[in-house]
Amino acid sequence: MKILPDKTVERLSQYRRALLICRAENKTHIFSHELAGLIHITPVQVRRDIMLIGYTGTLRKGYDVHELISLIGRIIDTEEGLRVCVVGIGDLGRAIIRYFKGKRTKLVITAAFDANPEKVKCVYSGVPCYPIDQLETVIKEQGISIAILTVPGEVAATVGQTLEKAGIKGIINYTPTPLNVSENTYLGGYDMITSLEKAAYFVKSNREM
Amino acid sequence: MKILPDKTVERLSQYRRALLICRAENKTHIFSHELAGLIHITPVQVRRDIMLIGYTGTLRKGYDVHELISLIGRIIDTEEGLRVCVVGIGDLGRAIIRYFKGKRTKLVITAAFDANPEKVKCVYSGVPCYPIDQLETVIKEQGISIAILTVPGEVAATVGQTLEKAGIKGIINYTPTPLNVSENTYLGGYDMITSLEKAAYFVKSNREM
DNA sequence: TAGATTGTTAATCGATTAACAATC
DNA sequence: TAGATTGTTAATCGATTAACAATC
Repeated sequence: MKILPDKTVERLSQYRRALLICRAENKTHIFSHELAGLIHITPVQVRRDIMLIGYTGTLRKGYDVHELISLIGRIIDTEEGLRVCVVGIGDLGRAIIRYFKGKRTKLVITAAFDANPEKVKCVYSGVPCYPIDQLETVIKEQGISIAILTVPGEVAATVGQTLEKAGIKGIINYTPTPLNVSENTYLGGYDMITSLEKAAYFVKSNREM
Repeated sequence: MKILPDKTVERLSQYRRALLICRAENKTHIFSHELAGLIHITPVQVRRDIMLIGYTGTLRKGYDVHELISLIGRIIDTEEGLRVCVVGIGDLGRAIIRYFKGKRTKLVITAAFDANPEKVKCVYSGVPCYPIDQLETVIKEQGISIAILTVPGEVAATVGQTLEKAGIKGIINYTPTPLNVSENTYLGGYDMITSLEKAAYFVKSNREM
């Protein structure tokens, strides 16, 4: 399939989450305006996204919840699943591991890394922690393709380089340091200070109006 | 000043961070291509953003680091500063409080909230934790205008409502639940599962190419 | 049938990039 | 001067929204 727009992919993830809840409530069909309402966007946008992934609903009943869930799965997930690691076990790293625990079967955190030898002995929510100098070995051995970066900002750039060298294909960067990755490595994530400063700007502007 | 584009505000925050580092290194002037290089965007984009905020550099020396820092400050920050609270003291909430500690003088976390009575007695990195049913009182007393939401997904919608009622003007939502807020409340934040699934999609598509 | 809904094209809006005059 | 740089307009690209035909 042709590559989907960035924003559409984001919404597909949100659609699926909403649809999974619908399914748990034994809802079999859903209209575009219902799905739109659940995530607070417009029905047209839902229909256009669904058009882009080549699915069609029915005029009377809308979209089949099961079918849509499994189609989105075929688009986002791989059959064998992808493995993920968390680099840097501070509060944030731990939060992510715990939050993710058992959430998605096709996207599993299998390893954590930290420089602190104390932490290396531990297992966090079922995920073993390795010393950071074994990054390359463990990533290759386990076939990990995505890394979540939560190390201190000062070492982020260096670790980013190592991750690419180890064969990582996507990095979610939660550090404040901008990473320099090659063309075909996906780069995501948001820095919290920027998020907050953006909020501050809009709160300020709104107040002045 | 006319309202700035969303993306420009985001970049201003990043420019400032980069410029603060430059200042610490006693750099007094910077060219657009240098600043661009630091955050991996194009020089044109830097110049256009700077044009939008009405600053002008000099042909020979580029932009004055001090001046640019202070101008960005006047745009993003308010003179008296804004107060921020964190709602939900799990690993993530604690990570945010600690990470933020002392980072910005005009944007300070002054209160935390949690439903768990155990946590309510505690102080996290200098931030006192209040019971969640005192949300409205404390927010009004302290004049808090921004909330960072890290509660469990199931209660996010309800807490979101309460926050608006308490007079919060901006919410950074780190829960997976889409919030329904009124027109003039700023809404930001990203869900980690969506971020990761987006990465998964692009890693997958890339691999197939 | 009338009303509600989907699917899709065209129009609009917003953000980035190309191009280039002006200047030191 | 020649080369490097800024500031800015116009063109392009990408995403959202409006409009509407088709259908049950």
